Amino acid sequence: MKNKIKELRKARKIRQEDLAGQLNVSRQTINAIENNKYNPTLELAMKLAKLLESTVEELFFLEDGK
Amino acid sequence: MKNKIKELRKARKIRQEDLAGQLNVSRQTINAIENNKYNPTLELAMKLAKLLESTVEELFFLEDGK
DNA sequence: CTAAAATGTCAAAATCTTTTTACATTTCAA
DNA sequence: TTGAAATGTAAAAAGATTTTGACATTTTAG
Repeated sequence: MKNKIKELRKARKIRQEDLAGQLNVSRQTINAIENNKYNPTLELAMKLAKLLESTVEELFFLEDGK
Repeated sequence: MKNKIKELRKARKIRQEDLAGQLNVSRQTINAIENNKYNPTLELAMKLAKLLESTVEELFFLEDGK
């Protein structure tokens, strides 16, 4: 499971801390997700996609045939 | 957070047990998600969408402005 | 209607995500 | 190059999801 969060976040010049703030989660959560430490919950993923004006399918993708 | 899993699953005449089997999760997990007991992990949500030939955004939706 | 199949539900345990606090490393502007 | 800001990381605790096993209720086929 990988994602393009860092990419889209930087394109918009937002800090991890600000993203976290807008989503009411901790900065560490954003950081961990960006660095593929674990699978976020669906709600957080959807809010992230919405904030970054993207879709879940575009922002996150399963590797190979999973 | 609501979803259309039961709807799409029935349209395909699949049982909860079979959906669970194909996703390697328990039947109770499928049942609980169908009945909005909690937010699934993103990976499970994406696999569900894929299996039901849908997208996460189409299968799941946040209420109001969340 | 009746039996079997499918679904709903519960509770305890296991597993995983998220928070918090704290510090190390990297990046970037001055 | 130096210092400040941003990011990376770690570990313990809290909170949420998932599993397991068991049983109740609903649905469906015969």
